[in-house]
Amino acid sequence: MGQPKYRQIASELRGQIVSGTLREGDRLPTEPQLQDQYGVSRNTVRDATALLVNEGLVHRVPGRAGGMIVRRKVTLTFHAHRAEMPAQPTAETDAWRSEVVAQGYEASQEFSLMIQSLSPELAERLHVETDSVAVLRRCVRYVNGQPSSLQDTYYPMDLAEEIRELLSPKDIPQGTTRLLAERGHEQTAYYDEYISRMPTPEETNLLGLQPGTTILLHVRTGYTEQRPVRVSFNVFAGDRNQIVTTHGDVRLIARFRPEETPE
Amino acid sequence: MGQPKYRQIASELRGQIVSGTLREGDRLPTEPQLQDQYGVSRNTVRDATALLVNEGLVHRVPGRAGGMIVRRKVTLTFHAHRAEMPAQPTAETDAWRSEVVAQGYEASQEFSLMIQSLSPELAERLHVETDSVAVLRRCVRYVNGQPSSLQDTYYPMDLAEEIRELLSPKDIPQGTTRLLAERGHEQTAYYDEYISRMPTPEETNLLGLQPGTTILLHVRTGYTEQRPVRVSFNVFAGDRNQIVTTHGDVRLIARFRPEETPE
DNA sequence: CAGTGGTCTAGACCACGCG
DNA sequence: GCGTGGTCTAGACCACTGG
Repeated sequence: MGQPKYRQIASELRGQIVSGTLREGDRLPTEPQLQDQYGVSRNTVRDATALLVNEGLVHRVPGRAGGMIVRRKVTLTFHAHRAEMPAQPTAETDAWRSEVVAQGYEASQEFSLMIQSLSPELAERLHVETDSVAVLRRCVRYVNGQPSSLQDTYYPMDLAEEIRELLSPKDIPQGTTRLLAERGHEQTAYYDEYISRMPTPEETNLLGLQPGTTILLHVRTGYTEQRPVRVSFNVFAGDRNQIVTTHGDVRLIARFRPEETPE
Repeated sequence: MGQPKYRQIASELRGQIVSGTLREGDRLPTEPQLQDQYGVSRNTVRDATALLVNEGLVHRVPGRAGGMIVRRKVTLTFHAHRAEMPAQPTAETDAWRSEVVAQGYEASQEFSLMIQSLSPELAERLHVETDSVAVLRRCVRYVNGQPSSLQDTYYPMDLAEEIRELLSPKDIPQGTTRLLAERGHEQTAYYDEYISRMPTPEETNLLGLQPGTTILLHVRTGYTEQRPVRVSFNVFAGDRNQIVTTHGDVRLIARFRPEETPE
């Protein structure tokens, strides 16, 4: 017996999913059915299906009409190069909303504002002293009423005192990037990091994540000619988002990817 | 009891890890110790620790000297903007190697070559007919002897017949991007996608992934003035890699991030 | 009510690898 | 050898929810 039973069972079910025998939204056999089918105990069945759950292939739904369901993958594309590029005056949040709408979904978002003292790591990113204070603007973004991603942006306190709008717990119509530019803090360089990891319990709650869902984290540090002025943490639920950027001649790409109209 | 036992136990242990009471490389209590400590059965202990394993916080080591160990996070930074940008003549693989060495690790890679008929999805990306054939060049990249990431690049067959070096199962010294440019196929636009997901079983084997490890996928489609000429799938083990890009004035960033010396 | 998955117990035997 | 985690069994009771 090279493979343990629960892995063999998982492999068979996984095969049925990736080959298309079981499609998105389909129900797997119930746990008692799998026990009979493979002649194993319930715990072994659960070990097998736990693998699929953690791989993000399946989710479990309790209740009479529940079962184990093949997960749907609806992917929302987020264009990091469209939102808030120096040359583009589009408001960041409107950019997100219009992207979602263009892809045929309904968009909404919730703002909140916190004042926090900075961790050493964040202080270094913003090039300010450790334990100094910053404004945290959080935006939770919903697609079709479901939380899909969130954005946490930190601004140094002295900047927020100069630009008081940053202290308002509301959406800033023209977008913060544009607002800063209008007040003489134009961001002329970005440092972008892309990270993949499992969610923290807080993220699991905020984004309503199923087990087996990853996080796609995009950290953008924005610099003016003088200094870093903000750090944004874009936290995407990995099962429903991807990030796209382009380099070079966009019209070339649009010729072969019609959906990428640069407008 | 709002929370089930196994979640409470997991929360306590997680708290000790994130707060620093348990540090990277430390051993958790053994399973029998946790049974005594919390007065629960072994399966409950295993349910609790399975959460931590799936969150990527801990890995299990069998054997007498084993145990449950807090995972180390050594992050290798991969600069997607340095390797193979149109303006930069650096060879792509050398770029990767020098990045790894600059971060104090040992680098090696293994090439292999396959001829494959394209899936509909890939054919669309390369703008060729479905079921047409392509060259797949795979490069598995090792850091300190451990597999860390892999790159699968697909070239349309007609291009490979024009540029025969693409059919050699070896590293191309100057880098394929530069080679193509020298033969009149300079890539002038890139379409970059960033995706986070759980690994496939194949990726788990190829990269030697622990449970709870995510995949950071970077898909780059390269275009010449005429057409798309290649698609690269950069598959990174999420626990040991991040991708960095910059926009705008790089010297600004270097002023505040000394480690980001432009080349 | 009936059937789904969620949690939990108390056992058992095995594979591995350091001492 | 012996203590680690890996796998597996056979039960039990619970929470939820559609019919």
